[in-house]
Amino acid sequence: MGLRHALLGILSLREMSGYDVKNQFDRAIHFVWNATSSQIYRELRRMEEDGLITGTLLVQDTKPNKYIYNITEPGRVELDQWLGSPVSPRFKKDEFLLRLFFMGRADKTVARRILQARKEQIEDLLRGYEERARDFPSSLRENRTELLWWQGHLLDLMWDTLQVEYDWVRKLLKEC
Amino acid sequence: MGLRHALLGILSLREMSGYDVKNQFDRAIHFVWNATSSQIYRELRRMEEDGLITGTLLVQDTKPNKYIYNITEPGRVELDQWLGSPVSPRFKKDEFLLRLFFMGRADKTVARRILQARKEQIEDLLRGYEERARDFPSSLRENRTELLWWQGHLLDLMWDTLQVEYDWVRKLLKEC
DNA sequence: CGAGACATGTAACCTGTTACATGATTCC
DNA sequence: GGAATCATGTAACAGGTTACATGTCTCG
Repeated sequence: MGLRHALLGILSLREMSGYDVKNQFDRAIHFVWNATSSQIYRELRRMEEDGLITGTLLVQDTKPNKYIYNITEPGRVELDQWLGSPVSPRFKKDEFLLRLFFMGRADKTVARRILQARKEQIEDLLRGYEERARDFPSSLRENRTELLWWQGHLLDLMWDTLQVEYDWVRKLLKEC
Repeated sequence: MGLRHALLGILSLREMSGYDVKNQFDRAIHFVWNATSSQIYRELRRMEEDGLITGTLLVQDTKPNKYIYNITEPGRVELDQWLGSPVSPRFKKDEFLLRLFFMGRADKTVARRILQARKEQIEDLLRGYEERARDFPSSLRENRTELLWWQGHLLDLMWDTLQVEYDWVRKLLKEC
């Protein structure tokens, strides 16, 4: 249950509407998890049913009303339990690598086009990380320093991993 | 449509039953894609309906009968078209990193336990890659050399990526 | 005789994607 | 007036997981 726990994690920082949650995903968490609005609204309703969160309608006259969710005590318990539970090692699914697995069928111009596209994609992603690293401490101000510590290291790992793939793609582009 | 194209790729190597396909996934492709048996059988039936593959019953007296699938010409066309099509950049979902994102909530013993477990998991995975690299050329003998070339480089990338994560985990274990 | 590989599936459910619908307010 | 942002959703479908069911043959 990845999404549910991601939502608990976000709502443990502060109360939020479904819309706010979606923004948090897009801005801060997107490089480890994300979800569409419809999925988020659906899951929040289920979590309220299950008593992990409570919702209250906030009437606003200047903006549209929102439905604000708060994490409950059972929600916090569930979150902390999940944090300490073993990570089940699911296999990977990577569309790009799957293509390369069978790329021997295609001719070189096709292969080069795919690699080139991936190279540019990685450049975009690296730029995104740079940006994120720049305004990093200000972005989720509610975070306690321990959260920031972990998130900073996480960003380092993502960066290094992408760099490895970037070098690899460039090497292949030269070789083929 | 990741699974469908993975299946086409596998069946382009040689004809196979659903059971054989599952074994190919588990043995050779699992580090870029995988699926459960029920998913595979379901998708193969749909692909036959769509004319991408044809199935014939092979009656065996020594073993249970099997239903053998062959890729069709439209199937090959679909496969080659997919190989050259742009890869849509889906966001990542990584349960381990998601846990770390909120790990600041937990105390150090919990964090260390999670990191330690991941370290051991990576050691397992690295051993798996070593094994795979060892019997690599013999494992999918039907492969043409171009396929082997790509798959070898793929393995290199997976290896390097895991190594980066491994070093990172060990560094964190020292620091926290 | 029992364990394990061979071989194929069904049912129920959960997760994720896409397209669409609605309506307010704010800023140019 | 029109686009962008705020805010919430529904419907339909595709993809993925888990548990279970069924029956064979082979090997020790």
